[in-house]
Amino acid sequence: MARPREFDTAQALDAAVQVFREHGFEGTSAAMLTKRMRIGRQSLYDTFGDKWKLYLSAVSRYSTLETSAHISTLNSKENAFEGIRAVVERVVAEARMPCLGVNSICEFGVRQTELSAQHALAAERLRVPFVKRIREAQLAGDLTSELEPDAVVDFLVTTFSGIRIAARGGADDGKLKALGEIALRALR
Amino acid sequence: MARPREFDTAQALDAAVQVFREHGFEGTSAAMLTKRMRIGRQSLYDTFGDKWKLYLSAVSRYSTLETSAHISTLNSKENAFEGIRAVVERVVAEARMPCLGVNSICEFGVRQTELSAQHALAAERLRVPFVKRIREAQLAGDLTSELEPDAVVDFLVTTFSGIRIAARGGADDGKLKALGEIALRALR
DNA sequence: TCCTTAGTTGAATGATCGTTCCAAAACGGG
DNA sequence: CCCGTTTTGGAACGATCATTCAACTAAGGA
Repeated sequence: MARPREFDTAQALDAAVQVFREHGFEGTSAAMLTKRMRIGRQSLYDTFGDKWKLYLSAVSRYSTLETSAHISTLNSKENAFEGIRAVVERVVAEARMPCLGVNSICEFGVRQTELSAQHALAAERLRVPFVKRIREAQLAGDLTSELEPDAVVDFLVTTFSGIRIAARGGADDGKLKALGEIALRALR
Repeated sequence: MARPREFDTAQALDAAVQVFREHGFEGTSAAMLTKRMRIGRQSLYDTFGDKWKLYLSAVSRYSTLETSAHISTLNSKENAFEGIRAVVERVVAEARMPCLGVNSICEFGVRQTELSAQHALAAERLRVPFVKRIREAQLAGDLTSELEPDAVVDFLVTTFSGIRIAARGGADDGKLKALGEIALRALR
């Protein structure tokens, strides 16, 4: 068996994620993709099917990684509230890079079933550990007990979207930090 | 002077706004526009220049109308806090229709100067009356005085974006209402 | 009725798009 | 060195894109 240089599929997919984050699906051409992925045009089609399938793969990869990052940040602190704060701070810190989740929702709404399914999946995966830590923080008295944990998750996720839009619109870091703080304040 | 049926420019522009709200700039074709605007292709180019200029006109018109609607809702109540709540409720009620402001920011970020300029303009036009009413509500004790009015405006606008994204992603009305309430609660 | 003006529409332009076919190139194991 | 596998890139296809030209229709005022 002969094996010339095989390219790293995951690495190529990561590059595709970057392009889609920046330019969306419609704004991205096959040429832009092959250039950034550093693979030939034919390899792209052989490996990922077509542009739409590649987009779905990119969204899937992105939301898997992003969700995992959220969860591990959430659990990175002993104290539950501090874990939640750390997630907020992470979102603020990374807000300058466009979010593929927000972008894909903006671009397609609920028109593409496969896309919506992925969003729902990621949301659910996020919800479970978040609810857990929110309850914890409520018991510790760091979060108000007036709010349902589920509602708190929804509010946090919504705030994340808002912060990301603000960042994409050019808001400076100070403003983004302030937004995160007010959001946390809302839950006390 | 002879005058055959002239079409209503503002009405046509409103139709264009609708299409762009739903499909974005890249996702909208000239054919989609002429169909919904109910005008001939050539009339489109004669009247609005080209697709990009039409898009800018649409964004401009949308943000002017939307800003005005926000302001008049804000001032529709005697009580300042009730005015602010009314704005939140209006955003929630209309969130099912995509927001052209959010969409254009998502699609272009800060790459298009003319677009960013329009966003900045609308934001400033909104800020002034909002700050006024926020101060009023703070003096009345309905809003916390711990927060800078400017920060409160930023937070509200950010929350609006978040709610609109949530709605575009398929969140039901109950969830959207809850999000609005938590946001208001944050400011007490 | 005829002219002027406004709007429409078919045809064409040139660009770019996604995608496929295919031949050549690159490369590692025998 | 050659074989087999993987990747590449030119060429081409058909579709669609934004946009323009020019001939057409429609309608109100003279």
